[in-house]
Amino acid sequence: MSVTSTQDGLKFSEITRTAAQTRVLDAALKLISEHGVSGTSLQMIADEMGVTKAAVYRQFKTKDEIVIAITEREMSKLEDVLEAAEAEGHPLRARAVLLDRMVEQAVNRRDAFRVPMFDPVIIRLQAEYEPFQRFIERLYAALLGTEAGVEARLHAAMLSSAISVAVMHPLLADVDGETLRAQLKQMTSRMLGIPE
Amino acid sequence: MSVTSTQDGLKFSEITRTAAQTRVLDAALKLISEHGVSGTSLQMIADEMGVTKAAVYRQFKTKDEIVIAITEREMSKLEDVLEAAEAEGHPLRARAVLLDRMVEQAVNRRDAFRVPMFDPVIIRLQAEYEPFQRFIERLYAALLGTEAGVEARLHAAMLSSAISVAVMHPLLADVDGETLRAQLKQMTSRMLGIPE
DNA sequence: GTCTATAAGATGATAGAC
DNA sequence: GTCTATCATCTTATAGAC
Repeated sequence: MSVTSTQDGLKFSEITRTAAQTRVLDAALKLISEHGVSGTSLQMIADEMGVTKAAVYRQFKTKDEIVIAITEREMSKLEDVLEAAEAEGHPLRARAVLLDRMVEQAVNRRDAFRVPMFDPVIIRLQAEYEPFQRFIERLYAALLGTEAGVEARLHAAMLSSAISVAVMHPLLADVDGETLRAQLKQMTSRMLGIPE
Repeated sequence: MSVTSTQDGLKFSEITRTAAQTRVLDAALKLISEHGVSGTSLQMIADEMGVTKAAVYRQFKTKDEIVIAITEREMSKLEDVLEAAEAEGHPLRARAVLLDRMVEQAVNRRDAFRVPMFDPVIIRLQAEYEPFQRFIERLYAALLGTEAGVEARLHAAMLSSAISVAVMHPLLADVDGETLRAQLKQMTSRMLGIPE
């Protein structure tokens, strides 16, 4: 996995994509959320778009670039959420806002939200690619609130993952978004001992 | 993914494997936990074992059979846990025991435990292959306790996934097993309102 | 149980025409 | 921006010798 970017130093939300590139990313994300990165070939992406592989390679030089671009786009959405939270000033308020908005994101984008969290290829990428590392550290910091011990880290780990997974869980497949949103917010608050 | 088994009607724990087959499954599970099913080739498995691909194909006719066998073996370990829980008789006691033992399993096998839960290939397999379907339904039933509403299902979904993910979470990478075990048990109890 | 050798197809990626 | 055609390499899988 080659790890270079042409857009270093930018906020993820400042990265611009052409309409053609966006179409590639949409098709790729859909397939990757179903089959994972390794289980998704360029042929599959091209077929999903109704074009040939060569047309896809016009927009992105390598498969890696597509995976990086998808991760950037997903993180960009979380970046907005994170900045809204950090703007709260007080760490505990910030954490509450962050969790609240993460629930919104997860429920609104049930299929795609968990992709960057659980795919082994993207996990590797996040560990190797500096901008992703920096972003995740920021996210963890906000998720930890004011605490620092093992318990706080367990809370943060369980919450961030439970939200991502719950929205896709077979047991909850038939639950509508509104109900899921309300229940998830209640549970996250309860886990942290925040009054409901 | 062809979905046939030669060992139908057996409990997972009654399936027997030769020593050579076990070596294949060990190598495959290790690689799959790092790279996912699609990201793991038979060449990688053979290299990990220090033999050639042909030697691997002696033990299992297809890659699918290896993936099925790994899933059977993982479920077999959860099956023991599930049976211990079901033997409790009272559904609420059963759920408490199940969660307790799931935490044990997850902590003892931090790398492998989440494999069957999150790999897209295995998720598909579980939906298509009847013995897996039946087992998962049994597991969910025990996880739900006596309740039936959305809230109970959210609890079950969040708990089962949060346990699996937490043990592998980067925020908890440096936490030792003993501490992790204690913290996880406390959290699962708290989420369900079980007195600690 | 292991090997070498090989087949048939898929994969990521490129060249060059329209 | 799309296509056809091509490439080297990797993939799953098999045949047959030791």
